[in-house]
Amino acid sequence: MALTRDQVVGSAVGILTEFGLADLSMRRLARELEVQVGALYWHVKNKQDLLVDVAARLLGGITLPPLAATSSPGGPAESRAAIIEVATAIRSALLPVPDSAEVVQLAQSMQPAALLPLTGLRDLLETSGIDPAHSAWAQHLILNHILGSVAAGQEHAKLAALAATDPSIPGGPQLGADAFAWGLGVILDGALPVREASNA
Amino acid sequence: MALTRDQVVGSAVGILTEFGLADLSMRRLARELEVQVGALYWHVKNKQDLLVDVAARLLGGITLPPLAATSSPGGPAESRAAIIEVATAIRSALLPVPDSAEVVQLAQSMQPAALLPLTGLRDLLETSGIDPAHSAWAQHLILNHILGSVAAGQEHAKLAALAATDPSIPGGPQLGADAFAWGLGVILDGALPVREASNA
DNA sequence: CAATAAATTGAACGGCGTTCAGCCACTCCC
DNA sequence: GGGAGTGGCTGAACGCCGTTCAATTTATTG
Repeated sequence: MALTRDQVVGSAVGILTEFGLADLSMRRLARELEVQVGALYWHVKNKQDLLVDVAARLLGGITLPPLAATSSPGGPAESRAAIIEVATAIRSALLPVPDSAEVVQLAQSMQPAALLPLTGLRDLLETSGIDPAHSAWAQHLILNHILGSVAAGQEHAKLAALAATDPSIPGGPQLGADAFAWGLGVILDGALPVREASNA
Repeated sequence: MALTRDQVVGSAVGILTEFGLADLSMRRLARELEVQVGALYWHVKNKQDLLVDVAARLLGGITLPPLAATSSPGGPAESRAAIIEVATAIRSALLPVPDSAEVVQLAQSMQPAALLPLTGLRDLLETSGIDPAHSAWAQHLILNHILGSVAAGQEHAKLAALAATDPSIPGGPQLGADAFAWGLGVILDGALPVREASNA
């Protein structure tokens, strides 16, 4: 049976998940698929092109909140909750895949439109009362926070794995879910319209 | 005359500045210094080790605000201004050097202590009234914003350079200094103690 | 079945980071 | 002066990498 692009992308995601980006080479990928290297280039323009698809698949399982219901379905509080939900879902999707932040960043810089959840995040921001001129800025701010947080968490995990065999290596404090939530809250507090006096 | 580590690092910074990270190979570096590749490994443990020094030199020219004067030299407003100053200085130092954000991120994850201005930023945060438990989180938040902003700006510049010769390529809006300042303000608004009613 | 198109092979090109035995130049001590 | 020791470098190799492409196989269609 002929190889498909989906199989190539799937295998790439598998290698990335199990061994990290350093081990995700075209040759290794070909070996995994029991195929010669050149065959991959029939399905994929080049490695970057492949990585864009990998990033898209990593984020593909994320379901965006409805958002429809005209333009403003609820108060600012609901917008805020929806944004937090999407951002947390993105983080959760990337956290178990080593070097996924790097891959997503590359994809985002090469083909921003290919990463649906990220444009969805921007739409959410735009319907949350933020100054439209700032929604793109806010999207980048949040995305940088997510990717930085994921990368830091994975770096910590890698060092901890090394420290398990080698009883030296300091290994600072974890930057976990609480740090992520705090940062996200800080951003939204500053970026969204003031949401006080909502209690009546 | 014998080669020095400083010369190696300096040449690496030069290649990075002029041609970007993709062209900064050990072989190219050796060519530039009129030396065989192996000679570099006498002065440098490996390439990552070299890049940590490159990052340190990129940030080396940044002068930190005094900060001394006991613990709190002024009101929160002054702390805020000092933080903005340092963050802006870091951004300005990195912006003209292609791929510098990547290099700094690598260095930060490998040897956080080697990047003085970044620890200085954290010190500034700690003396600005922020909850000490959050200062490290805030440092990361700001650093992610700086590096993400720098990377985005350079990506935009690269595309614009390509678009100059090729009259296609859309080339979205610039994410410039105003976006950076806005994001930084958002973070500080949310992270620092409330600073209202300071007008009397 | 023949012709056309899809898919893959096999091999090469030029590059990469890293290692290491051997060699040169220089200093220091007897 | 001569020998030992050493800091610094060369030359060459090892095993990877991404990418290209003519030739070839496999499948599809008329």
